[in-house]
Amino acid sequence: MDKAYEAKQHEDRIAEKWEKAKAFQAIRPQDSRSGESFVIPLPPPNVTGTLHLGHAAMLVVEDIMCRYHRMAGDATLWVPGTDHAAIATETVVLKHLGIKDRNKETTRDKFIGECWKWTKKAHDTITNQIRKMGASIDWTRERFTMDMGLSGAVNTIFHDLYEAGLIYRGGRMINWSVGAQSVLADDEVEYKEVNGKLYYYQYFFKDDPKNSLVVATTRPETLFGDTALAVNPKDKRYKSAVGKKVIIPFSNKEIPVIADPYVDLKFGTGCLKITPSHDPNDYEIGRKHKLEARPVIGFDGKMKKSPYVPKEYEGLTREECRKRLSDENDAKVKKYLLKIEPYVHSVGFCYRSHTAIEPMVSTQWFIDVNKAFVHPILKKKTTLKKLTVDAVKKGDVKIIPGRFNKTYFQWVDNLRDWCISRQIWWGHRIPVWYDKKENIHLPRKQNLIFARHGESESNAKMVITSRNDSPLTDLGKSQAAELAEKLKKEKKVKMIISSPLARAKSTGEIIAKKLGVKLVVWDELLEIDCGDITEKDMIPGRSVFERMLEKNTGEALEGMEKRAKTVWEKIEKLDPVDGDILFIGHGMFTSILFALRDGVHPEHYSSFRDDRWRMKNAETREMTHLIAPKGKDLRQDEDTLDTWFSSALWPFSTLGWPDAVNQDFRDFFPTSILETGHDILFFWVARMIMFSLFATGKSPFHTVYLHGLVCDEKGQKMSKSKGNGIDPLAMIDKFGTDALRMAMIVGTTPGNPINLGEKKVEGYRNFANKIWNIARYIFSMNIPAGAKLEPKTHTDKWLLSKTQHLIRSATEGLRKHHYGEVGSMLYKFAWSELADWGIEASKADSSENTALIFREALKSLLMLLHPYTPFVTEKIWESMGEKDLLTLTPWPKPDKKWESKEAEQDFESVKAIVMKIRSLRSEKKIEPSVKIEAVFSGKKLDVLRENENIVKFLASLSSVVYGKKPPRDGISDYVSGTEIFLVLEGVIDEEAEKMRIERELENLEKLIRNLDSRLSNESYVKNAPPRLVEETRRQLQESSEKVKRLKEEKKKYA
RNA sequence: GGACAAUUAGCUCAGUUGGCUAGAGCGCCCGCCUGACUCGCGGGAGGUCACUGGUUCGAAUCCAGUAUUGUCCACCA
Repeated sequence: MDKAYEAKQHEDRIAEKWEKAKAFQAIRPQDSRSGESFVIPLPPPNVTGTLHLGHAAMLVVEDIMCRYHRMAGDATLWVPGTDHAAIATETVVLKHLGIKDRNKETTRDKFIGECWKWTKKAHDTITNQIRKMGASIDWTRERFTMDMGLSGAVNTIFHDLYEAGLIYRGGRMINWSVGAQSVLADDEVEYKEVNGKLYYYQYFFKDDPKNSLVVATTRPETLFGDTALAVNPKDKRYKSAVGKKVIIPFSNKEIPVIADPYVDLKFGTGCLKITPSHDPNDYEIGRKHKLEARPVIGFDGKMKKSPYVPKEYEGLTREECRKRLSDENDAKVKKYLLKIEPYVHSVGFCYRSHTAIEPMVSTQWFIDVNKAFVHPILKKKTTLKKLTVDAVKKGDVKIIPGRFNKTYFQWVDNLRDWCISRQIWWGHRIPVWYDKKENIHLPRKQNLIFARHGESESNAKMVITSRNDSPLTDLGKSQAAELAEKLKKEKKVKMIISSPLARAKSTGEIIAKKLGVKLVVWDELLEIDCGDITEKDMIPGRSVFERMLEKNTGEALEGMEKRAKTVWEKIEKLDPVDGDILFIGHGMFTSILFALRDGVHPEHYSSFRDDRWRMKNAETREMTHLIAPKGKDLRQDEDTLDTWFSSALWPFSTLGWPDAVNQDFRDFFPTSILETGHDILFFWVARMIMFSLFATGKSPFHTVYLHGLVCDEKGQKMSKSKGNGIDPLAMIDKFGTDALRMAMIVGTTPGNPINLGEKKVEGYRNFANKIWNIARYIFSMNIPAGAKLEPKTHTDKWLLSKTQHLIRSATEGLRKHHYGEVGSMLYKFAWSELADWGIEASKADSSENTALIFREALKSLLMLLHPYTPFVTEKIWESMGEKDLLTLTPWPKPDKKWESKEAEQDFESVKAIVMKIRSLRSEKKIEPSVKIEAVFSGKKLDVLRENENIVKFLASLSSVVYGKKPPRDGISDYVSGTEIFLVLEGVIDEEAEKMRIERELENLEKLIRNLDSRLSNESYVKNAPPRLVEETRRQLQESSEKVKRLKEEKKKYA
């Protein structure tokens, strides 16, 4: 082992070792030691992003959770994936392509193609960076929000919500982002304080052109869209004006003056202009008074061509128009504009494009959160809002830290209908079609039954011959007949589609005949051409599939994927059938069809083949599939869905929903913990809870753990766009992943900001090195043959006992999610206890078992520390000669047998004495190399002295030798009931000594006063825990003793 | 305007249901190559736990209020 631990030399190799061992591939709960599952859905990073500290914080906490649970014996699954990040990606790709106006410069299909290209490239960057963090993720289950399975899930829940009457299309006031060219949800609008102006305009009366009403506005450009002026009905100033007509400045259109209690008498002039088309509040007032909405600003942010906008302003941007209408050199302006005041107000901005939001009236799709419906699974009347609130209220979902409950409730209570349509191209296109009369057509749910052919001759021989066709055996034929019988009874098969190969086709024919249904052959359904494989070709530990791929001389993986896609596309185009469609195919290729639908990346097909999708001869599996409506004049809605719509399905869509027979969904849903930053509690967490309860009737997870935001040195949110972040990869490069991980978790508490400086990371790099050197030293200790795990010396006993305590409290801490605390507990144990005292003591105080005991302590430490610093611990474990991976080693359990309070106290006493001597030596400036004589007396020490080792240990650590004769000259002190006398002939500075004693006395007297007042208080003695009172008495006695002796000592120098 | 947090050593922060003389890391001072570790070892200095009241035998911790900082939500032209 090298002298120093160099993270870079080991991390990649260790990661590879884990991957090769499939260490993080989830096992089934029934195969786990605890029988329980532990599941975390990874909050999917945006595909186009790169790793920042926010990701790092998330990955560290989640990895600690997962590694702990995996070692504790739970079937642990960490489901990874990425998010298509609709607006963000579209913006980036448009910029990359240099496109200003996508409608003119490209086509939808072409652009989406570019997005896919970009996405695929960016995907590798972010996922590799996640790997760098040491995240123990099950990559075989990786998903993407736009993959086939998740897109299917999106369409399904849209369909179901629509059927339940919870999705509607309607014209409403929405937030329009001119920059992103799309509508935004309320949450996607960020409000910022802006130094604006308040403009005062005169609206002259139609019948009394000399008089006017004065209105204050921040947005003069909207005045063309005014359809009324409003005053408060209680406002005496304007009583006579109500009902009269006024003229809009610049446009000469007349509008009425109305009265509405919404108007604030005290603000501005007390007179408000109403623009229902461009202000949410005005929109509401407009609806109330049945006022017309006159849009005057277009989706491009420019003044519209409209009968209400005078020609000279048409085509100006909002800002230009405002300038023109307030240009005080303009004669026209002078007529209307009275004054301009500076005014600070908040303006909504797009959270992606950072342009000012334009409120607009537009037709969009919404989710109705308040509408009562009968829940199809829960069979009770409820609303989406109620479901979302109750999950937390009833405790089905626990939020950590708890204070976020309040925030959550407040948000849900104020929740308005969620606008889910977006006018961008990259995303899930709204699964709705319109005919010429604007009637809405939804996809229909088609039940598909997939069956594998009956037993073939090659099946019977246990060989795989995909090249040569192999007919059905007699058994195969009867299997087919049986299946036909079963289908006739239970299903309504109206169409059979079969592979062209004989074994499948014959199976299909038998069934078709029985059911009297037409049989269609699809060439694409044939089996993989992989040559011939017999048992001889098999390699232990490899699945048939893997072996096939290795031996394969025919169709490549990509080919299979492409063919499977074609099959699904063909299914999409099937004409409506009033019943079920039966597919007869082959074991291998059918699983690929399923895998593709489940969104599994082809390279991982083999990992699942034997487990998740395997089919026996004549076995069937059903699923419903959404098929787009057919018709010449049908056209699909142009809009796409809000990114958060698909994110809201994440915990269950990634596990196979809506396919309820999916093994992963059955084994791993609901998930356990959702860990994320508290900034997306609303965006994401609440919506997941809402959708999960709607779709599955269950909460998606039982615990929400919110980490704090990672902030920069100014306390500002770190973000890519601000470019103010520390690059986690640079930290990893410099100090190692383990160091970064420790730095991001120790000293943090959930929900509170995580501050990170380079110095902190460096500190934990040093820690990794310390662990390394502790191991190096312990490895160098000789374990004699016949050594037993039986503590003999004080140090043996102390260490073994301490270790049990550590195991106990670390485990408890992890169970309570006290990750930061456990981290520092382990740090302190390793450095301050094991290294500084344990190892040092062992150098003098050892038995034939000491080395073994230290090795055991190290092992426990490595196990406990592994979730925090996986790399260095795994590396040391390996160097220790352990065969199994540390990451798969069972979590340690404390053994009561080794716990000894006495041993710990004895050791602590010696520690105190040693520290006192060191302190005295340092004060007296005695060179560390000089051994001085020390004389000890006291009860405690007499006990310890019975063991000769302890004497050696004490002497060694404080660098003294035992003096036996009464000393002539020296200093003395008292600690742990022991008098220490250091022989210092000829070097005593009496004055200094006197001062030292006086200082000591002062401290002691302060303490005694404190203790005394406590004990003389009757209620303290009565109310405080007895243990505490006893301890106080003991301390008081000891301190008084000390004082007595120090006073005597002082007399010497008086 | 409302909600939530934070305020502890020069800096960055811990401190679990109130209970030993309030802790850590970094920095600072003094001294050391003591059988693994200078990414190290030993010894120190440094704090009226933001402020004001209250509850309690006892408060950094609980309650009320004040101040400063930060975050979120709502938003009046």
